[in-house]
Amino acid sequence: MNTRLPAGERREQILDVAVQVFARNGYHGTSMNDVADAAGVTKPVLYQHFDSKQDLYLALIDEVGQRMITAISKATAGATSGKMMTELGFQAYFRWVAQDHDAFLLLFATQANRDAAATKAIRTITSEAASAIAPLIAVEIDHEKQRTIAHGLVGLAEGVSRRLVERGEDFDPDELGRLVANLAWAGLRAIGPTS
Amino acid sequence: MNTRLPAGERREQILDVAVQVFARNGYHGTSMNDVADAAGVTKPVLYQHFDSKQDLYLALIDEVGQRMITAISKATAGATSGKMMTELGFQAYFRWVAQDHDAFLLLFATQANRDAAATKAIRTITSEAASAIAPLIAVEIDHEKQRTIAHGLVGLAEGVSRRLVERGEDFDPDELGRLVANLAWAGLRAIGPTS
DNA sequence: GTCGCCTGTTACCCTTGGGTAACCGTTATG
DNA sequence: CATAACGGTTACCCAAGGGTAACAGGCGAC
Repeated sequence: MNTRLPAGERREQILDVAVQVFARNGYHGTSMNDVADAAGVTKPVLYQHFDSKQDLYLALIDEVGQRMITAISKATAGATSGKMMTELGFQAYFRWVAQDHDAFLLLFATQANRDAAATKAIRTITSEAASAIAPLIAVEIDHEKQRTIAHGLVGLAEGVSRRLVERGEDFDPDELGRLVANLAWAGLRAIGPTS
Repeated sequence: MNTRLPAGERREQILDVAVQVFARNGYHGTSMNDVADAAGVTKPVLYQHFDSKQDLYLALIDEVGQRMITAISKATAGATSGKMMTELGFQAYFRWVAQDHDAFLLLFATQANRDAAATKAIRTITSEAASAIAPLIAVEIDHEKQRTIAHGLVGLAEGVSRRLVERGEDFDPDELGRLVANLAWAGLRAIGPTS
């Protein structure tokens, strides 16, 4: 039997546990009872901390997304060149994936979204990531196209990670980051003003 | 009121209509009644053609996925170089996206999957696409890494498309294909045997 | 000590929605 | 015309699951 917890800690614990459960079974595959069981409490306790299932889920996405963005921002803060920034950024991203498979799955594989609000929340995050990438792209290219390409690079990292996470493989995020950054950087240099 | 249709045609019509409905609202956001309404019939008619909701959904994924793979295969069949193949492939892909937003959304955005079977079905498709790409990658790189990169390129195309489709923009798939192919090709040439 | 707050629980409600049984009208065939 | 085959409908069953009302018990404040 679980000891009682003060509200704040209980809330944190629920969030921790919920990431795992949602990541493994998706939004619709996870019932509030599942989350409650995993947390070692009963359903009404969840509703003391979150208004609804969706509210809980959005809180998760937000927290996890912020962790990712923060990790990448910090890593790239000291970069002194575009290429360096690219490399540090990808490395930080893959490090985040390697450390927290569940978080990655929650954001990018558990596409049990399609709940309008959740979809929007995730789009906001990828969009933020794309915004960071866009400035690295040759300035001669028109702005819209820059952003499109930037979203493509987000997808690139996502595709790579999805495969690795699904296979449950261990991988070296720094090496992988260098590899992907090389690809991306060379690619970006190659696309000029005219298609 | 809808006229009666012979079984074969009704089945086709249901599939056509279901792609749209599922693409717009996701798996869990779509009830069998929704599909039936959209098709102008009642629920039991659906069950004359498909065993279950999941069965219908998997049939959709399969059909749509095959259309995509076929389009790309045909387009790249006549390529005489890796670079040409890359370009033709991406162009065919983006043409497919441009022509059939719903199909794209069904496969890649309606992540209302996480139903184990559906997830697997989609993974099969992306995997097939990756298999086609892998051989283009420098042979000196180890095989597993090749496949990982290939999945990354699938994600690249996916990320680009998702943004465009979500924004509801018209775009020129051939021009976009050239742009992305340039990026990818240059990137692939840049990654050598050593990270 | 006792009062009230705070963390929990039990037991329930009620909608949504997948799936089905039973029935009906139309059309083709002899 | 009888009748069988077929496409379709109405009306229902039932489980899953989000959400809640009402109650229980410990711990700090006074």
